[in-house]
Amino acid sequence: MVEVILPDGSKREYDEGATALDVALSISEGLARNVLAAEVNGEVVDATRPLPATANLKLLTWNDKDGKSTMWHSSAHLMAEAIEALYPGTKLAIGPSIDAGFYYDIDLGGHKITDEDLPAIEKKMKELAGQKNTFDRQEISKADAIKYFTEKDDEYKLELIDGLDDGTITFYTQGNFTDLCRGPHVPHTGFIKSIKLTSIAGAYWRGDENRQQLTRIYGITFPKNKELNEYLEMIEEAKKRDHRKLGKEMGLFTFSQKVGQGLPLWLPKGAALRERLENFLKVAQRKAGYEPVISPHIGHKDLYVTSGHYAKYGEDSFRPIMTPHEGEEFLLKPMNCPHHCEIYKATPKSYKDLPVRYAEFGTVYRYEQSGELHGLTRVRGFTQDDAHLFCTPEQVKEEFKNVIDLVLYIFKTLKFENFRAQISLRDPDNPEKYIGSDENWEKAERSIIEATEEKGLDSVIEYGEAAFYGPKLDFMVKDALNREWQLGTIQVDYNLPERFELEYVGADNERHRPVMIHRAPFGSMERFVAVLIEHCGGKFPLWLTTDQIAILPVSEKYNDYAQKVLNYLNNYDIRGFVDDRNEKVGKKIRDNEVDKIPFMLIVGEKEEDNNEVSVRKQGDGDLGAMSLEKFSEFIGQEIDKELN
RNA sequence: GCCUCUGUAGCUCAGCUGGCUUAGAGCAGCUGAUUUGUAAUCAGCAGGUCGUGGGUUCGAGUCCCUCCAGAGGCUCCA
Repeated sequence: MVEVILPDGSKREYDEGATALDVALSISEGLARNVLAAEVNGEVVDATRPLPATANLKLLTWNDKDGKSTMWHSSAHLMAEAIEALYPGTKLAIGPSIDAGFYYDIDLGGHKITDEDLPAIEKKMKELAGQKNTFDRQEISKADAIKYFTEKDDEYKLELIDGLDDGTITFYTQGNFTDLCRGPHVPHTGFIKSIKLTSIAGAYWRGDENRQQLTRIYGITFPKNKELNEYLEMIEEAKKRDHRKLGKEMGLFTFSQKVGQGLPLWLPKGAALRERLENFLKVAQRKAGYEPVISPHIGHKDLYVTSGHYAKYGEDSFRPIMTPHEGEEFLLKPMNCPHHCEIYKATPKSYKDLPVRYAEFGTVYRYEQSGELHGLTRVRGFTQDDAHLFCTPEQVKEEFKNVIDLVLYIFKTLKFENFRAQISLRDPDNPEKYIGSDENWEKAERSIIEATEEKGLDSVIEYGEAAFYGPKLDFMVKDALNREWQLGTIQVDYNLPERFELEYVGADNERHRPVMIHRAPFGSMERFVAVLIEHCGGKFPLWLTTDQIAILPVSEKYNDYAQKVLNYLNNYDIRGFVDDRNEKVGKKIRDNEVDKIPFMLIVGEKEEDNNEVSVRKQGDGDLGAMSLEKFSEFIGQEIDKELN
């Protein structure tokens, strides 16, 4: 007998050899049709596997994350089967499910494949799906597995098998296609109803750019066509929020081939927006005890030799700038911290001075591979909202916590609710990748973990993601297309104080080494603005947006009154302009609506006579007439709401 | 950097398999008319050596190659 315990705690008994699918069938036929996989005692397995004597069972459907990934993994196999049928001799590497869909990395030999070939593969997949072939699991010995793929002459699978232990290897077969696979899979290919192959890309075998480049085909599948259509619509919607598109439309920034790729040019409206963001942070930093400093855009090569960056990144940086006669080498600054270390050293420090907090919106230049550049999120010249805190080892945790507060304050004000905090620690298996003593690393890692815990911040720990000089805490936010970007970052550094021989005199009258904390709540202004644009779809908060109001005289007879209204509101720090174009009101409304102006104030005879404005709010339409006093009070309240 | 794709006026796009025109349209711009009441008033004008450089051809925006830039990935990210 098999005892099955369902998630609601109810118990059921089945005959020996019963499967999850049998359980589903005993509940309802409809459920059985939707079961993609099963979670048995915490492990995701095929719904067609016999259950153990006691099974805590959860039936997985499309509504479960693991159900979806099982479906997509099976889809990858289905695609592989189609490709093998269409392109005999294709070698297969790996084909996993991903966040949204799946891919398979393949080696087509000399054959080339393009977007135009995808419909044919889709068609073949649909044909094979229609055959409702079951996915059959087979345990196989390592020797037999090697034999099978040696005959197929597939060196990729052989390399994968090489890393597996005998006795743990399984094959899955559907139709005429067999693949090395851990599973699980959906019961049969007929579960895959709606198929879309989305793109082709190059991908290196095992992610190593020195190895074979494979062809990666991405796709996504759904149990119903309706869901595929919804997905495609969602992608279309997301594209409308893309900061590259909105940035161009709204006149925020641009790129020029002449200036150079990856070097953004901020247009007046974008610059105004950015300046407001910077001022917002400057105010918060002043309150938090930061002192502004300023450093130049280049620095002597020796500065970076001392910091260690030259040894690590020198080859992958912009080439040095030479003085014409002396041949001295200067580098475009790739980071601000070495300069700030020298600022620290400018005067002797006592423990009573610490912590010192140097802040600078510092523009840095990094050579990024051309294929990596992306709108404002990945550029070659960008401005960090940088600051470096120098403190005693005892102060690290407290300072770290204060920085977390600052980051959270910014995220809250800008309504970034869906962020992820990631603690990046050393890779314990590759200690040689890092500089600095074990003891310091341990101290730093402990401080970060404790500070994060004490702030009650929900975070994940990633090993091997630390910077080479210290562990860090990053705040990650997703863009419109669900790609994740790092915004805020806080990093502990025991290394630079050592290299720059930074000191302070302690209460014991001895010299001590301070600890340094690098931090940037926005990360970079460029990336932050990009993510902000996508986050709010170009409709910036009132306090931040460049033009809060547009005043629309109904005819040029009222231009003077409109100007009066603008002057009045300017006195209350309300920003905007008079739309005195020779156009009808309807046209002006439409244009300003398209430009995402939060408030339009329509003025004509009635308004002028009563010293009023007719208010139209973006998205909400006509709010009726208000006196000037009332409107300025109203908009002031709206702004206060946003900032508190 | 690598793989695949893309590149026509400021913007969005037409231009079929190379040949009738001096490469078209809408929006934006300029000029004029209109003096306008809650999402597009009308008319006219101007604007492009079709990303760049080569090649094939009697003839190329259209075919081929180089380079540049952009997109989606891979790798990387102090």
